[in-house]
Amino acid sequence: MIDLDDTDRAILRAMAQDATQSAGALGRRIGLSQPATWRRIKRLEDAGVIAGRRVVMDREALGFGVTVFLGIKLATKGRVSLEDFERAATAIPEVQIVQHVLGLFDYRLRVVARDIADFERVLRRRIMTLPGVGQVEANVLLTEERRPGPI
Amino acid sequence: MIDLDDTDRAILRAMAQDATQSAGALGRRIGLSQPATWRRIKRLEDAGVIAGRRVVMDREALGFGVTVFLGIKLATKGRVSLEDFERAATAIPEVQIVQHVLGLFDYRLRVVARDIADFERVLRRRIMTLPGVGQVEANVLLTEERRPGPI
DNA sequence: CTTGAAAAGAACTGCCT
DNA sequence: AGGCAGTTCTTTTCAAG
Repeated sequence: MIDLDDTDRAILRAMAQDATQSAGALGRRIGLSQPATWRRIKRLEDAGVIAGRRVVMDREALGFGVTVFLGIKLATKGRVSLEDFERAATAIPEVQIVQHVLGLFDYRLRVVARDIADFERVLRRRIMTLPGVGQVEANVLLTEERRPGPI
Repeated sequence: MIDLDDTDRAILRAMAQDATQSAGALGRRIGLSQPATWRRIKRLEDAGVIAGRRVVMDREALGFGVTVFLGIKLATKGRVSLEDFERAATAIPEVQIVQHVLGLFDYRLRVVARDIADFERVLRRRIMTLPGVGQVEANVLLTEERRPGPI
């Protein structure tokens, strides 16, 4: 774990809004020169604080209008069945995120589909046939708001 | 909605893995020249398929080792209370994502905290005092795997 | 679509305060 | 730590096949 000063935090906050910005543009916003800003970004990357950059794709524009969150409780859970379940779940193309969690459920999946009919197909053919699935609970996404979070 | 050919899909898949790659590098991977690749990326951006680029921050490296998903059922839900809830929830620094969903719960929140003690503070002081909260269910994140999803 | 090239900008380096 | 100046590389745009 690295310790950051306020300047590092300002850089991270600015990057959280738009990761397209150049070191020079970021520096101008926080009152720092281009090389100084660049060196700080590099340091944050080397320290692993900045783990990478990801494209944000609009699933609606791609024709996937339905996003569903599934809470899954396994019927059988040894070490092997957890690995089997994860391997099978990550192999489903419609599954975007597989989260191993502690609580009422064992796994949480983020699933996208073209429409509700398409989702039902995925649910019946792909999800319900996963190794070890027990109880399944679903929540359909209406709107989503992302925030930078604490830095 | 735009229709994509296999080349567009190949570009999106490559970018989903690593958004740092230049148009030239992407082109080499899929057998296309730098200008041709660049034009396609530009087209995908203009069409809104590529909605932006986001930095991936390692919350562990930042000292936030605990991520919890909360399912929240509202006690009172008129149009006003939904807006009140959303406004208040997005104002909490520890809340990364606010999802309005349909199903057993009304909202799902992704919350990060330094440790379990810190999470309890957020839960008691911030979450339980949100306007209209009824039932709250929690799942602690153990591991998370992201996949490109269908393109 | 391609190749080639030019102009602009961003990334990176070394040196100095 | 920060700034300045310079070099190198990539991006971006163009022309021509």
